[in-house]
Amino acid sequence: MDSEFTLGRIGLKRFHSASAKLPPKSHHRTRSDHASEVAEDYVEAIADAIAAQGICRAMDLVAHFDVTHATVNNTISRLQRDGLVVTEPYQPISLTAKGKRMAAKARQRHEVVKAFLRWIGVSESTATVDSEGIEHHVSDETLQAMKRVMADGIPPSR
Amino acid sequence: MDSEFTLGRIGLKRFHSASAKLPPKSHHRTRSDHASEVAEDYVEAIADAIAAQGICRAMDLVAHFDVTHATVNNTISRLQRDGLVVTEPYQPISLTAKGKRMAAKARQRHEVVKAFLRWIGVSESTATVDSEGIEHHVSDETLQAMKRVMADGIPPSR
DNA sequence: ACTCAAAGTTAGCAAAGGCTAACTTCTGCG
DNA sequence: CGCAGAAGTTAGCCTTTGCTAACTTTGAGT
Repeated sequence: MDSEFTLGRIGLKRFHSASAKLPPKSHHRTRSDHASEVAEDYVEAIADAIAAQGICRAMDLVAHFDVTHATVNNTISRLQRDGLVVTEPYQPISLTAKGKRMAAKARQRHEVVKAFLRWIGVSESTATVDSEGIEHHVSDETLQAMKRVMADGIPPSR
Repeated sequence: MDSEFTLGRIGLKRFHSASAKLPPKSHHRTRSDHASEVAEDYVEAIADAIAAQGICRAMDLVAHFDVTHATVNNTISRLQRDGLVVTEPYQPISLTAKGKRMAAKARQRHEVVKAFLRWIGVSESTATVDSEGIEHHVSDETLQAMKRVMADGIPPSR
Protein backbone atom coordinates (compact mmCIF):
# COMPACT_ATOMS: atom_id res chain seq x y z
CA MET A 1 0.00 0.00 0.00
CA ASP A 2 0.99 3.58 -0.08
CA SER A 3 1.04 3.13 -3.76
CA GLU A 4 -2.23 4.87 -4.16
CA PHE A 5 -0.90 8.04 -2.63
CA THR A 6 2.11 8.47 -4.81
CA LEU A 7 1.85 11.48 -7.07
CA GLY A 8 4.43 12.17 -9.71
CA ARG A 9 8.11 11.38 -9.20
CA ILE A 10 8.80 8.82 -11.82
CA GLY A 11 12.20 7.22 -11.90
CA LEU A 12 14.39 8.65 -14.65
CA LYS A 13 17.80 8.09 -13.20
CA ARG A 14 20.69 9.94 -14.66
CA PHE A 15 24.18 8.64 -14.44
CA HIS A 16 27.30 10.58 -14.58
CA SER A 17 30.51 8.92 -15.43
CA ALA A 18 32.42 9.92 -12.33
CA SER A 19 33.21 7.43 -9.65
CA ALA A 20 31.04 6.60 -6.69
CA LYS A 21 31.95 9.20 -4.13
CA LEU A 22 28.77 10.11 -2.39
CA PRO A 23 26.37 7.23 -2.60
CA PRO A 24 23.33 8.40 -4.52
CA LYS A 25 20.56 9.05 -2.11
CA SER A 26 17.89 7.11 -3.88
CA HIS A 27 15.45 8.45 -1.40
CA HIS A 28 15.22 11.94 -2.83
CA ARG A 29 11.87 12.77 -1.41
CA THR A 30 12.46 16.49 -1.72
CA ARG A 31 9.81 18.00 -3.88
CA SER A 32 6.79 15.89 -4.59
CA ASP A 33 7.03 14.28 -1.21
CA HIS A 34 6.69 17.63 0.36
CA ALA A 35 3.42 18.05 -1.47
CA SER A 36 2.02 14.88 -0.01
CA GLU A 37 3.14 15.90 3.45
CA VAL A 38 0.97 18.94 3.14
CA ALA A 39 -1.83 16.78 1.82
CA GLU A 40 -1.51 14.50 4.81
CA ASP A 41 -1.56 17.39 7.23
CA TYR A 42 -4.67 18.77 5.62
CA VAL A 43 -6.66 15.58 5.46
CA GLU A 44 -5.70 14.86 9.03
CA ALA A 45 -6.87 18.28 10.14
CA ILE A 46 -10.07 17.93 8.15
CA ALA A 47 -10.77 14.55 9.70
CA ASP A 48 -10.12 16.01 13.14
CA ALA A 49 -12.50 18.87 12.53
CA ILE A 50 -15.18 16.55 11.26
CA ALA A 51 -14.69 14.28 14.24
CA ALA A 52 -14.91 17.22 16.61
CA GLN A 53 -17.69 19.27 15.08
CA GLY A 54 -19.37 17.20 12.44
CA ILE A 55 -18.21 19.45 9.63
CA CYS A 56 -15.06 21.15 8.51
CA ARG A 57 -15.06 24.70 7.22
CA ALA A 58 -12.17 26.49 5.60
CA MET A 59 -11.92 28.70 8.66
CA ASP A 60 -11.07 25.71 10.80
CA LEU A 61 -8.06 25.10 8.63
CA VAL A 62 -7.17 28.77 8.64
CA ALA A 63 -7.06 28.59 12.42
CA HIS A 64 -5.28 25.28 12.54
CA PHE A 65 -2.51 26.06 10.13
CA ASP A 66 -2.41 29.77 10.77
CA VAL A 67 -2.48 30.63 7.11
CA THR A 68 -4.85 32.86 5.19
CA HIS A 69 -8.18 32.09 3.57
CA ALA A 70 -6.65 32.22 0.21
CA THR A 71 -3.97 29.72 1.00
CA VAL A 72 -6.46 27.27 2.38
CA ASN A 73 -8.54 27.66 -0.71
CA ASN A 74 -5.58 27.04 -2.92
CA THR A 75 -4.59 23.96 -1.09
CA ILE A 76 -8.10 22.60 -0.91
CA SER A 77 -8.39 23.04 -4.65
CA ARG A 78 -5.30 20.96 -5.11
CA LEU A 79 -6.58 18.29 -2.78
CA GLN A 80 -9.85 18.23 -4.64
CA ARG A 81 -8.02 17.98 -7.92
CA ASP A 82 -6.13 15.04 -6.46
CA GLY A 83 -9.30 13.37 -5.34
CA LEU A 84 -8.79 13.66 -1.60
CA VAL A 85 -11.56 16.06 -0.65
CA VAL A 86 -14.86 17.24 -1.97
CA THR A 87 -16.25 20.70 -1.56
CA GLU A 88 -18.61 23.01 -3.35
CA PRO A 89 -18.62 26.76 -3.08
CA TYR A 90 -19.69 27.93 0.35
CA GLN A 91 -20.15 24.38 1.50
CA PRO A 92 -18.23 22.50 4.16
CA ILE A 93 -15.29 20.35 3.20
CA SER A 94 -15.56 16.60 3.28
CA LEU A 95 -13.16 13.77 2.59
CA THR A 96 -13.40 11.25 -0.18
CA ALA A 97 -12.81 7.60 0.59
CA LYS A 98 -9.22 8.07 -0.50
CA GLY A 99 -8.94 11.13 1.70
CA LYS A 100 -10.35 9.25 4.66
CA ARG A 101 -7.90 6.46 4.16
CA MET A 102 -5.02 8.85 4.03
CA ALA A 103 -6.26 10.65 7.11
CA ALA A 104 -6.61 7.43 9.05
CA LYS A 105 -3.12 6.38 8.15
CA ALA A 106 -1.65 9.75 9.00
CA ARG A 107 -3.48 9.88 12.29
CA GLN A 108 -2.33 6.44 13.27
CA ARG A 109 1.25 7.25 12.42
CA HIS A 110 1.01 10.49 14.29
CA GLU A 111 -0.34 8.81 17.39
CA VAL A 112 2.27 6.10 17.45
CA VAL A 113 5.10 8.56 16.96
CA LYS A 114 3.84 10.87 19.65
CA ALA A 115 3.23 8.07 22.11
CA PHE A 116 6.67 6.77 21.39
CA LEU A 117 8.29 10.13 22.03
CA ARG A 118 6.43 10.40 25.31
CA TRP A 119 7.56 6.90 26.10
CA ILE A 120 11.24 7.75 25.73
CA GLY A 121 10.72 10.66 28.06
CA VAL A 122 10.04 13.62 25.80
CA SER A 123 7.73 16.25 27.25
CA GLU A 124 4.16 16.50 26.08
CA SER A 125 4.62 19.80 24.29
CA THR A 126 7.80 18.79 22.51
CA ALA A 127 6.33 15.43 21.59
CA THR A 128 3.38 17.23 20.04
CA VAL A 129 5.54 19.48 17.92
CA ASP A 130 8.15 16.91 16.92
CA SER A 131 5.68 14.18 16.09
CA GLU A 132 4.03 16.46 13.57
CA GLY A 133 7.28 16.89 11.75
CA ILE A 134 8.44 13.33 12.10
CA GLU A 135 5.31 11.43 11.18
CA HIS A 136 5.72 12.00 7.49
CA HIS A 137 9.14 10.42 7.41
CA VAL A 138 8.54 7.29 9.40
CA SER A 139 8.41 4.12 7.36
CA ASP A 140 6.18 1.23 8.24
CA GLU A 141 9.16 -0.68 9.48
CA THR A 142 10.16 2.05 11.89
CA LEU A 143 6.58 2.44 13.02
CA GLN A 144 6.42 -1.26 13.79
CA ALA A 145 9.69 -1.03 15.67
CA MET A 146 8.28 1.78 17.80
CA LYS A 147 5.18 -0.22 18.60
CA ARG A 148 7.23 -3.28 19.33
CA VAL A 149 9.57 -1.66 21.81
CA MET A 150 6.71 0.10 23.56
CA ALA A 151 5.01 -3.25 23.99
CA ASP A 152 7.97 -5.52 24.61
CA GLY A 153 10.76 -3.26 25.72
CA ILE A 154 14.09 -3.00 24.01
CA PRO A 155 15.13 -6.22 22.34
CA PRO A 156 18.07 -7.53 24.33
CA SER A 157 20.41 -8.36 21.45
CA ARG A 158 22.50 -5.46 20.33
CA MET B 1 5.99 52.49 2.96
CA ASP B 2 3.05 51.04 4.66
CA SER B 3 5.63 48.99 6.36
CA GLU B 4 4.98 50.20 9.85
CA PHE B 5 1.35 49.45 9.57
CA THR B 6 1.47 46.12 7.88
CA LEU B 7 -0.35 43.89 10.19
CA GLY B 8 -0.04 41.16 7.66
CA ARG B 9 0.71 37.94 9.31
CA ILE B 10 1.69 39.02 12.79
CA GLY B 11 -0.27 37.49 15.58
CA LEU B 12 -3.79 38.47 14.73
CA LYS B 13 -5.35 35.19 15.61
CA ARG B 14 -8.81 35.00 14.44
CA PHE B 15 -11.16 32.89 16.33
CA HIS B 16 -14.24 31.85 14.72
CA SER B 17 -17.39 31.76 16.64
CA ALA B 18 -17.57 28.10 17.45
CA SER B 19 -15.62 26.57 20.27
CA ALA B 20 -11.94 25.70 20.26
CA LYS B 21 -11.89 22.69 18.03
CA LEU B 22 -8.56 22.34 16.39
CA PRO B 23 -5.86 23.77 18.58
CA PRO B 24 -3.83 26.22 16.52
CA LYS B 25 -0.64 24.58 15.54
CA SER B 26 1.74 27.35 16.49
CA HIS B 27 4.51 25.38 14.95
CA HIS B 28 3.71 25.98 11.32
CA ARG B 29 7.10 25.16 9.97
CA THR B 30 5.72 24.58 6.48
CA ARG B 31 7.47 26.95 4.15
CA SER B 32 10.53 28.63 5.50
CA ASP B 33 11.51 25.59 7.46
CA HIS B 34 11.46 23.53 4.36
CA ALA B 35 14.03 25.84 2.86
CA SER B 36 16.42 25.26 5.73
CA GLU B 37 15.93 21.52 5.47
CA VAL B 38 17.27 21.71 1.98
CA ALA B 39 20.09 23.90 3.17
CA GLU B 40 20.96 21.37 5.84
CA ASP B 41 20.95 18.52 3.38
CA TYR B 42 23.23 20.42 1.07
CA VAL B 43 25.76 21.55 3.61
CA GLU B 44 25.85 18.05 5.01
CA ALA B 45 26.47 16.58 1.58
CA ILE B 46 29.12 19.20 0.85
CA ALA B 47 30.87 18.45 4.13
CA ASP B 48 30.75 14.74 3.33
CA ALA B 49 32.24 15.27 -0.10
CA ILE B 50 35.01 17.43 1.30
CA ALA B 51 35.70 14.88 3.98
CA ALA B 52 35.81 12.11 1.40
CA GLN B 53 37.64 13.73 -1.47
CA GLY B 54 39.10 16.97 -0.26
CA ILE B 55 36.87 19.07 -2.47
CA CYS B 56 33.25 19.25 -3.45
CA ARG B 57 32.18 19.86 -7.01
CA ALA B 58 28.69 20.52 -8.21
CA MET B 59 28.68 17.13 -9.89
CA ASP B 60 29.02 15.43 -6.52
CA LEU B 61 25.80 17.05 -5.47
CA VAL B 62 24.16 16.21 -8.76
CA ALA B 63 24.97 12.57 -8.06
CA HIS B 64 24.04 12.72 -4.43
CA PHE B 65 20.67 14.36 -4.80
CA ASP B 66 19.92 13.03 -8.23
CA VAL B 67 18.97 16.41 -9.59
CA THR B 68 20.32 18.30 -12.56
CA HIS B 69 23.26 20.66 -12.86
CA ALA B 70 20.98 23.58 -13.03
CA THR B 71 19.16 22.73 -9.87
CA VAL B 72 22.37 22.35 -7.95
CA ASN B 73 23.55 25.66 -9.25
CA ASN B 74 20.35 27.33 -8.23
CA THR B 75 20.48 25.92 -4.76
CA ILE B 76 24.14 26.70 -4.32
CA SER B 77 23.47 30.28 -5.30
CA ARG B 78 20.88 30.52 -2.59
CA LEU B 79 23.19 28.98 -0.07
CA GLN B 80 25.87 31.44 -1.06
CA ARG B 81 23.41 34.28 -0.78
CA ASP B 82 22.58 33.02 2.69
CA GLY B 83 26.22 32.88 3.67
CA LEU B 84 26.55 29.12 3.99
CA VAL B 85 28.90 28.32 1.14
CA VAL B 86 31.46 30.04 -1.01
CA THR B 87 32.14 29.29 -4.62
CA GLU B 88 33.46 31.04 -7.67
CA PRO B 89 32.71 30.11 -11.23
CA TYR B 90 34.26 26.78 -12.19
CA GLN B 91 35.73 26.42 -8.74
CA PRO B 92 34.96 23.83 -6.10
CA ILE B 93 32.42 24.55 -3.42
CA SER B 94 33.49 25.22 0.13
CA LEU B 95 31.66 25.92 3.34
CA THR B 96 31.78 29.11 5.35
CA ALA B 97 32.16 28.93 9.10
CA LYS B 98 28.40 29.20 9.34
CA GLY B 99 28.00 26.43 6.81
CA LYS B 100 30.43 24.22 8.66
CA ARG B 101 28.57 24.77 11.88
CA MET B 102 25.30 23.86 10.27
CA ALA B 103 26.82 20.80 8.67
CA ALA B 104 28.29 19.61 11.94
CA LYS B 105 24.99 20.00 13.71
CA ALA B 106 23.09 18.27 10.96
CA ARG B 107 25.55 15.43 10.86
CA GLN B 108 25.41 14.94 14.60
CA ARG B 109 21.63 14.93 14.57
CA HIS B 110 21.64 12.55 11.68
CA GLU B 111 23.98 10.16 13.42
CA VAL B 112 22.07 10.13 16.67
CA VAL B 113 18.77 9.56 14.93
CA LYS B 114 20.13 6.77 12.81
CA ALA B 115 21.87 5.08 15.72
CA PHE B 116 18.69 5.34 17.68
CA LEU B 117 16.63 3.74 14.94
CA ARG B 118 19.12 0.92 14.74
CA TRP B 119 18.94 0.63 18.50
CA ILE B 120 15.20 0.06 18.49
CA GLY B 121 15.67 -2.64 15.93
CA VAL B 122 15.17 -0.92 12.58
CA SER B 123 17.19 -2.37 9.71
CA GLU B 124 20.24 -0.58 8.43
CA SER B 125 18.72 0.40 5.13
CA THR B 126 15.48 1.67 6.60
CA ALA B 127 17.33 3.51 9.33
CA THR B 128 19.39 5.22 6.67
CA VAL B 129 16.39 6.38 4.73
CA ASP B 130 14.18 7.33 7.66
CA SER B 131 16.88 9.17 9.56
CA GLU B 132 17.38 11.46 6.61
CA GLY B 133 13.77 12.50 6.71
CA ILE B 134 13.48 12.62 10.45
CA GLU B 135 16.61 14.50 11.37
CA HIS B 136 15.22 17.86 10.39
CA HIS B 137 12.28 17.54 12.71
CA VAL B 138 13.94 16.37 15.86
CA SER B 139 14.22 19.00 18.57
CA ASP B 140 17.13 19.16 20.95
CA GLU B 141 14.97 17.77 23.67
CA THR B 142 14.06 14.71 21.65
CA LEU B 143 17.64 14.25 20.59
CA GLN B 144 18.72 14.29 24.21
CA ALA B 145 16.02 11.79 25.05
CA MET B 146 17.30 9.47 22.34
CA LYS B 147 20.84 9.71 23.63
CA ARG B 148 19.68 9.21 27.17
CA VAL B 149 17.69 6.05 26.54
CA MET B 150 20.48 4.58 24.44
CA ALA B 151 22.84 5.18 27.32
CA ASP B 152 20.60 4.49 30.30
CA GLY B 153 17.70 2.46 28.98
CA ILE B 154 14.11 3.46 29.28
CA PRO B 155 13.40 5.65 32.30
CA PRO B 156 11.08 3.72 34.57
CA SER B 157 8.77 6.50 35.74
CA ARG B 158 6.64 8.06 33.09
C1' DA C 1 48.12 22.67 -30.16
C1' DC C 2 43.48 21.25 -31.05
C1' DT C 3 39.47 19.18 -30.41
C1' DC C 4 35.69 17.60 -27.96
C1' DA C 5 33.32 15.82 -24.08
C1' DA C 6 32.38 16.79 -19.45
C1' DA C 7 31.48 20.33 -16.12
C1' DG C 8 29.50 24.57 -15.22
C1' DT C 9 26.45 28.52 -16.29
C1' DT C 10 22.37 31.03 -17.71
C1' DA C 11 17.79 31.72 -19.17
C1' DG C 12 13.25 30.46 -19.15
C1' DC C 13 9.44 27.37 -17.60
C1' DA C 14 6.35 24.92 -14.06
C1' DA C 15 4.10 23.64 -9.73
C1' DA C 16 3.62 24.14 -4.78
C1' DG C 17 2.47 26.91 -1.33
C1' DG C 18 2.75 31.18 0.65
C1' DC C 19 0.88 36.24 0.53
C1' DT C 20 -2.36 40.73 -0.21
C1' DA C 21 -6.21 43.02 -2.08
C1' DA C 22 -10.60 43.24 -3.76
C1' DC C 23 -14.57 41.08 -4.60
C1' DT C 24 -19.04 38.14 -3.54
C1' DT C 25 -22.04 35.43 -0.67
C1' DC C 26 -23.97 34.21 3.64
C1' DT C 27 -25.90 35.09 8.09
C1' DG C 28 -27.30 36.86 12.43
C1' DC C 29 -29.32 40.55 14.77
C1' DG C 30 -31.39 45.02 15.63
C1' DC D 1 -36.37 43.39 6.57
C1' DG D 2 -31.81 45.14 5.87
C1' DC D 3 -27.31 45.41 6.44
C1' DA D 4 -22.69 44.87 8.51
C1' DG D 5 -19.33 41.75 9.25
C1' DA D 6 -17.73 37.01 8.76
C1' DA D 7 -16.73 33.52 5.52
C1' DG D 8 -15.48 32.31 1.02
C1' DT D 9 -13.65 33.30 -3.63
C1' DT D 10 -10.64 35.11 -7.18
C1' DA D 11 -6.81 37.34 -9.20
C1' DG D 12 -2.21 38.53 -9.09
C1' DC D 13 2.27 38.29 -7.07
C1' DC D 14 6.45 36.04 -4.83
C1' DT D 15 9.93 32.33 -3.57
C1' DT D 16 11.56 27.69 -3.60
C1' DT D 17 12.92 23.92 -5.94
C1' DG D 18 12.54 21.32 -9.60
C1' DC D 19 13.13 20.96 -14.93
C1' DT D 20 15.11 21.56 -20.17
C1' DA D 21 17.76 23.72 -23.54
C1' DA D 22 21.45 26.21 -25.09
C1' DC D 23 25.48 28.23 -24.12
C1' DT D 24 30.63 28.70 -22.31
C1' DT D 25 34.67 27.07 -19.92
C1' DT D 26 37.91 23.60 -18.67
C1' DG D 27 40.99 20.15 -19.38
C1' DA D 28 42.47 15.37 -21.29
C1' DG D 29 44.08 12.84 -24.95
C1' DT D 30 45.87 12.35 -29.38
